[in-house]
Amino acid sequence: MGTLLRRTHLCGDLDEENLNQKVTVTGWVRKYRDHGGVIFVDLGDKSGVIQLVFNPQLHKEVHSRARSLREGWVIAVKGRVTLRPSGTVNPKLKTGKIELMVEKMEILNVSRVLPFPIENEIQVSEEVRLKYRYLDLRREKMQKNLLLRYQVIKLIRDFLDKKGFIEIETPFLARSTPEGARDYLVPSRLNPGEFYALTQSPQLFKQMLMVAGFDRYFQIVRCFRDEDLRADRQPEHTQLDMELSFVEEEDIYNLIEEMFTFIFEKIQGITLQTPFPRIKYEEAMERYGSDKPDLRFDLELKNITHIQGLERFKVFQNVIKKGGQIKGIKVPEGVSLSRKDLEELTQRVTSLGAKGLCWIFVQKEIKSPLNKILSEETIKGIIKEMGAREGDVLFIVGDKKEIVAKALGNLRLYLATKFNLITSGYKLLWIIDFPLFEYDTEGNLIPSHHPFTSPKDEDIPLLKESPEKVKARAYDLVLNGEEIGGGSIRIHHRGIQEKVLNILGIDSLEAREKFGFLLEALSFGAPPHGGIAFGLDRLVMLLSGEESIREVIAFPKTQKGTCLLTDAPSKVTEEQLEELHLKVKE
RNA sequence: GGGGCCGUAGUUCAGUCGGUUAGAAUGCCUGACUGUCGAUCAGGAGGUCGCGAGUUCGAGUCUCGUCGGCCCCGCCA
Repeated sequence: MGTLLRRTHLCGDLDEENLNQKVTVTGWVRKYRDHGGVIFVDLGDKSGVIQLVFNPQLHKEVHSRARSLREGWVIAVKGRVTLRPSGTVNPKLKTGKIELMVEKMEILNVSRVLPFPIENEIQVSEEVRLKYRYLDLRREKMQKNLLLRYQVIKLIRDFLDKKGFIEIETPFLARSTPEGARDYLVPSRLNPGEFYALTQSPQLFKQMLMVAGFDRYFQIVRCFRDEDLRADRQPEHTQLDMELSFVEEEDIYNLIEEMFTFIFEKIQGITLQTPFPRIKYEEAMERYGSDKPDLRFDLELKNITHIQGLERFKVFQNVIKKGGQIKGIKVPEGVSLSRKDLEELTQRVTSLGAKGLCWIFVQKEIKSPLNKILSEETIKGIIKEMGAREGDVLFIVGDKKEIVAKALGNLRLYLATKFNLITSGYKLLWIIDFPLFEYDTEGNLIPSHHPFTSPKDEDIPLLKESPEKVKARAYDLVLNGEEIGGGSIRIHHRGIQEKVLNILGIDSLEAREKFGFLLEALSFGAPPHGGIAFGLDRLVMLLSGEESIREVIAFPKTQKGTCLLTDAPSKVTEEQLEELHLKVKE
């Protein structure tokens, strides 16, 4: 069945220039208002909304058919564009000065009653939205988010193309490597008992491309990790992956700063200040309690461990003895905090591993649980060290360095939100000088970034005796407190790569088995190279002002990794399992 | 693996100390209405209180289990 009426315009594109023209538009009935005589229909497509008028005196037949229209129906209408009568202009609509007097109508499809209205501000659970994602995506807001996503990707491609990069696809079905996140495994029908892993990132492939001499590679690529989900983490996420040969850190910083300046200029009309600030990992942890600090507000952490008299508090005494830290954070004008607030804050830090939270209300009569324990002089010392004034509140945590950072870093973010301290705008910065290794919970040495990251030249002699002191040639890009990218200069000498794998407890035999192809490639004249990868979902989320990456992904997964629209994952048939040489354990 | 919040009409929610026939708003249906745009007015329909078990004379309400959604910790080279 062909469509009789062919579209000539998009609904939202019509304006006064089209006055008196006969036009045909198509779209969905967004709103239906029947006044007994005249009927108004708001017809919408991806471009916007136009008001249709069905007048029984002018076009009786089409008016009577219009009476059956309902929200969500799909129609094509032909009519004349007219000015709205004076006093009936709708300033809320882009097309609010005009309307379409309908002469012909074709009903292209009907619709069941919609589970929620197709509007920007809807009050509906995410569960329902995801179940009917195709309706959710019909909303202007979601259309805008996905359009923005496309525009960002397009800008990236344009920019990198001009800079001499080419986009090369790498396999999704790859070898499972031991390090890192859990793999999604894919059974191999042709190789019984063997599995592919969906790539967590094209890391090794892109290094191979550098060995191959492509020099400047990028890819907009899906990456898979079988780990638990968060508001900013999905099991499949999209990455802008890049790698360059014959470069050092400065080359990467310059290129990326230029790229972001370009993107922000085009998307937001903002000129970013370059170079972006660079903060050493150590310093970020010290000042913000985070390796991805949000610099849109201050609230810095201050170390007060050295203040005389703190040891009179047993808890602090213990902390000092064990080489821990006592640090504080100052909330300007915080004295309005209630007992209930304090309880909530305490609960926050204890859930992060701290044993407790102390506070000092700086006012005429100082209010603090430390009043009875510490001397007046010590408390004054703290207030002075923190630079607090009357009306401020200080929060203090004493514990192991990592716990203090985590507790106060979290408090910092929470308090900034609570006291509305977060300014609008975009704060980009580099975090540099990461340690090459760290210890996991079982005390094993693991790479902070990944095992192919190059140590700093001057630290190479330290690799053997004190690997924990070795700094990496790695860098992260942070935007408004969100890690949006990270990368490193890679190891391009086989010997050093073997040494690093060794330190990680992967002996030569195992290294050769699992990473033999990499080691071999490095031994065939691998050029010095490095790169970076960006979380595209997070970037677009921040650019669109959303608080979850699910708002910028067309078909996201729930927190349990399921798709409410298609009901994936699902059981498969015995035959399928049989063919794959698999048996499901009950 | 753990902590927190939540699940009642299509949707968003209320539901007192465990007590009669589970309510509201909105949406939906029918009718009226010629300038609305959150249309208005009148009438009406609509419920597996997520599911299962238990306590009780009696459970939306209490207990246990289970399923599902969201936030967080762990995890995320």
